[in-house]
Amino acid sequence: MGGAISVKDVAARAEVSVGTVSNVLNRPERVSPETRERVSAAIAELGFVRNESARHLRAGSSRTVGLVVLDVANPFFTDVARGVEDTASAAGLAVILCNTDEKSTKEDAYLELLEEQRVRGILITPAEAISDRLTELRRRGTPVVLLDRKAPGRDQCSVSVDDRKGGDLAVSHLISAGHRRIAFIGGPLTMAQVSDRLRGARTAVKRAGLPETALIVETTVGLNVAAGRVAVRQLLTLAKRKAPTAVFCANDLLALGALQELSQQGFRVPADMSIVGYDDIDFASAAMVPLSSVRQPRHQLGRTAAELLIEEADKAVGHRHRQVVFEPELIVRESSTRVRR
Amino acid sequence: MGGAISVKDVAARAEVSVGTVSNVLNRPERVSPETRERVSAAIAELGFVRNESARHLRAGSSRTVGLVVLDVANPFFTDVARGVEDTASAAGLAVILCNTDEKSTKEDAYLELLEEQRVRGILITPAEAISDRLTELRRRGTPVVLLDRKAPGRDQCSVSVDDRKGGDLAVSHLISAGHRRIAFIGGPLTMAQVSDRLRGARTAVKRAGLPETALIVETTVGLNVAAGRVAVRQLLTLAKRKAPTAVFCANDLLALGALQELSQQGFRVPADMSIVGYDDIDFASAAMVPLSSVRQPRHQLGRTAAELLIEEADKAVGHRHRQVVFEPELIVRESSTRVRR
DNA sequence: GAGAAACTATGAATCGTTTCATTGTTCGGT
DNA sequence: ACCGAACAATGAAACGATTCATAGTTTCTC
Repeated sequence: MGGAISVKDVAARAEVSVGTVSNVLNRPERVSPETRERVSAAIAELGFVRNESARHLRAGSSRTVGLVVLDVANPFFTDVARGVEDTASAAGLAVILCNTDEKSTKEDAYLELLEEQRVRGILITPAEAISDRLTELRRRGTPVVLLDRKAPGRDQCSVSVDDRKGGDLAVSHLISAGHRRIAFIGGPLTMAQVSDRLRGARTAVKRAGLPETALIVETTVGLNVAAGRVAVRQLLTLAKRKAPTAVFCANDLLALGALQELSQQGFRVPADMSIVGYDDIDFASAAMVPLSSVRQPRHQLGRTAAELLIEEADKAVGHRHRQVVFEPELIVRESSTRVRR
Repeated sequence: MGGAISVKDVAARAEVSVGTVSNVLNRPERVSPETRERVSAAIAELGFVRNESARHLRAGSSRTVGLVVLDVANPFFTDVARGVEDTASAAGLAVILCNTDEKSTKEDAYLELLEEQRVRGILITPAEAISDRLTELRRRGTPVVLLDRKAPGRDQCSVSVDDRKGGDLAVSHLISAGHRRIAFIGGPLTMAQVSDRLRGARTAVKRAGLPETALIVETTVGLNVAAGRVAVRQLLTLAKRKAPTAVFCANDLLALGALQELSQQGFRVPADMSIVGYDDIDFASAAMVPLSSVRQPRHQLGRTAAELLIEEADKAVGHRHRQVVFEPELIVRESSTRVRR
């Protein structure tokens, strides 16, 4: 990068001042057509490319936003990310996508990096609780919108889906299909999404007048396919009369893992075990047994979150924080259809 | 962002010069323990966070790399991205993930953005041909490593998988299972991955002594699930005696789409139609009918590419460009097992 | 106890761009 | 022919961190 071209070089070549070059770049109408032409030619000939760091340093605000998610390999998040990207790029903003693997240490490192970059704002699905770093960062002035997680108070924007309702929908459906022992697979419970879905499941059990023990909670250490397989292996160690006849998984990756493990061990779905997942990712309908799942408006989640962030970043004063909550929808497929047993 | 804290504020608070603050940050051993302590305290009290743009402007090189892929929603690329991220973050670099949707215009816009950011380097899976912008950008000094695409010459790093071999493996397998009319689904053919896989397929057909017409080429406009469904609908319009008995898809998303469409129209896989996909994404084995697929070392592809990029960026002189080519591996599952017909 | 060596801290210059007060020009109106 | 307005272009200051030559102290050695 020894000979990077700067405005100074362009100015020299076009025989104008650097201020004029900047004007051509930013307010071309203030420059006479003749000069503008000459400067443009110099830019093209030299292959000049603006240095965003310098612009940013002067301007004080950058053209990027940070998107911090739990797992980019989860299609739920890539769909959300596309929504974010659509909105952001329409506003001329770039997105830095960060992956925490549900680990606070990685989250922390990325938040530091994003703050050093002075990003315009951050969209984040926090791993576990909301960290001190996030609180501090917000206090210092970086706009933050919570994604797929409801803000605890009214002083912050968030975009989420009603997870309790979703859990309720899923388990009510299983109960009305005749199931009386239902497993909940998901974890860690420190994640609001997981605990809310579980809470919704409990509500459904209670409403149906079933004992609390009707819900068997199998906590996992992750929200991926591998964790789903492990969880099912655990459940299969239960005595027959205690074993569940259906499982509700906190997301579709877990559900796909559960499905794989069950098939491999010779169990039929839904005959021997019904499954309901969560997110309704595209692969859910294409699974070995098409998965019932609780659908979330993924793309819109991302779009709305980005819109809120941009609004907050643009008018620091006079911005009213909002907590948007979308409604989930149960999609019933073969994995949970009633079977004569 | 009115009251952002700068080194100046820290210096004032700790009653030292700005140079000393900088030394505490970058070469703490040169500062006496006492002063260091005082400065650190001031940093903590004021909540000072370095401004990366300013550092970068002075230093001349940034701490980010760009990763430009065709589709973040494709698990192949998210797995590659994780590989890239692992290596990059170990080297203290952040990754900006950009999504082109296979469109040159989006690719162009992102390349401009990345160059303005003065990224340390770029990893890219080009949409279609290698654009002028990419060539120029490289000429101006930004290191570029081609990802999942072999460099045309020896003057550039690339990491790819032998796609011709992969296509050959897939179709040879189908031929030896008795198929005599095989469809190839994929597109656009301007993409090297697609055309190479097709070329490999042709090689297999020729080697088996079959006529060229044994391969029915169905070009798609994308490499996603929807395109796979459309392609199958096209194929099903063929007269029975011309219709294929197997399809080889240029990636697994197409294959999943094909599988969905076939099932929906009442065809059985593999009895009525065999399928082989490409990439062996995790969902391939969990599909309605477990998919045969050509596996690529996705994670390693990303890791290796990032390593090459870092090497090239670190020693601009004395760097030897390398073209790494991995071997694909055929994984046979139910979707292409031989069936008595 | 003098001088050298080692250690600390300083502050001005620098990176590339934007901004804005200022200067220089042209032109229309009276 | 003069004035003021409108228009063009200028160049220095500013953004925040880093660097480096230099100045100021302390410590060590003979």
